[in-house]
Amino acid sequence: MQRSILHLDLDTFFVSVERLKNPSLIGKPVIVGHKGGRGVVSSCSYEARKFGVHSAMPMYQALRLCPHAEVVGGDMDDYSNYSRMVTDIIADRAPLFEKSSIDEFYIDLTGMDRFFGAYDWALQLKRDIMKETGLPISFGLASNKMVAKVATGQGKPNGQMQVAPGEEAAFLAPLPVGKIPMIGEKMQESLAQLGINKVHELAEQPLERLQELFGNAGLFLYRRARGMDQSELVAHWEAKSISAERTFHQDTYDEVFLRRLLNAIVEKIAFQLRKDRKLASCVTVRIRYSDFTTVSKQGQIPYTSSDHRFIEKAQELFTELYHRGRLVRLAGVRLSGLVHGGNQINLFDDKEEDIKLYQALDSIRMRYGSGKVYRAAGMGVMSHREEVNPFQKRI
DNA sequence: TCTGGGGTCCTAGGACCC
DNA sequence: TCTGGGGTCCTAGGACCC
Repeated sequence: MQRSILHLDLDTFFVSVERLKNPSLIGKPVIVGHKGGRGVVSSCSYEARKFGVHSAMPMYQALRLCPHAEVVGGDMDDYSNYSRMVTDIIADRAPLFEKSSIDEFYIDLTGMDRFFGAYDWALQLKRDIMKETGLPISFGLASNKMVAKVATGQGKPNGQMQVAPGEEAAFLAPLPVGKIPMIGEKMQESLAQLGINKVHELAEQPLERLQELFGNAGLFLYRRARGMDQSELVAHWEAKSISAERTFHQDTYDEVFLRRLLNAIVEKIAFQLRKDRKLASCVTVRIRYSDFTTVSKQGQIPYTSSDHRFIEKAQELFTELYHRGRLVRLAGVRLSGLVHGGNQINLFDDKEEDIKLYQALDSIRMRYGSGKVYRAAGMGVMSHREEVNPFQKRI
């Protein structure tokens, strides 16, 4: 069966929202991200891209390229709200869609052509989204998700592109291999070593050679270069892990600070876990040293959502992981092995007073924000910026 | 003045079992 | 007397995405 897949992507989404809030930013080079220190660019306008700025670029570098750019800190709550507005419009019209990120959607329009015309339908949806939210959006229409997504990219900004069935390989052929989703920097480098830079050069490689060179990824490359992708839409997504991490403004040797920070991070993500009514059975602690080498250690515990069980494990893992005297630039924690647990705090040994304590603390967090309540072990670390010495600023 | 944060998925090696 | 061969699960690291 010939499928018809629509991909939509909000153009420079964060920048577009900032321009709705502050129209004086329209027409100017705009960068969303934190100025100074170790921040990177989260989103940038086309006016800034002209100077070579792109997302994930270190901020100092972006500002060297484009010193007159307007820098905005950004507000994820605003972005989530606008994302939801767009999602609601799509959900209203499409029976089957996938929200694949905060600013991207896939809609399955298979079977629509005969009655309506998928392209016209998509064009109308784009107009409606722009009219109702003020946000520019681009789309691609093709026989599968991958080609539709690449088509969206080629249609940007504020445009659209349709790839007719049978034309997939020809459409991709002249493009750089990096345009294909999941061919990132490393794979591009490996392919460039072989003299493969364009998709048609990749498509000329025999399957056997690609498999010899790249193992399982060889078949993936072979199929992608031909515009083949059978993947289905995923309408509902279930989180498999919850994590948080912090990069410090300055690297630190301070083990006491690091341990307190880990506790505060655990409290933050365990609260999220309980809000989702889930339990976790695996804790991972991550450290990045000043030379950027990154190490992690994970360990299993009985299913729980209680701070002190996670904290105990995280501290134990940190002890095994941390090399004294090495400068640390980042520390983080991840909870995984998630299952639904209702109101339980532990799967096996719930105590009435534990449940009551957590419910009381969590209700304060819900009302006043998650940064307001910390047990003594993490206090003063998350509520102030990382560069603040917790011993000077302790309440 | 080097390189964010929150995710997913894959791989290679070792443990363990039959 | 010189150690097979799966299968599965866990772990650590890394590529990739937005």
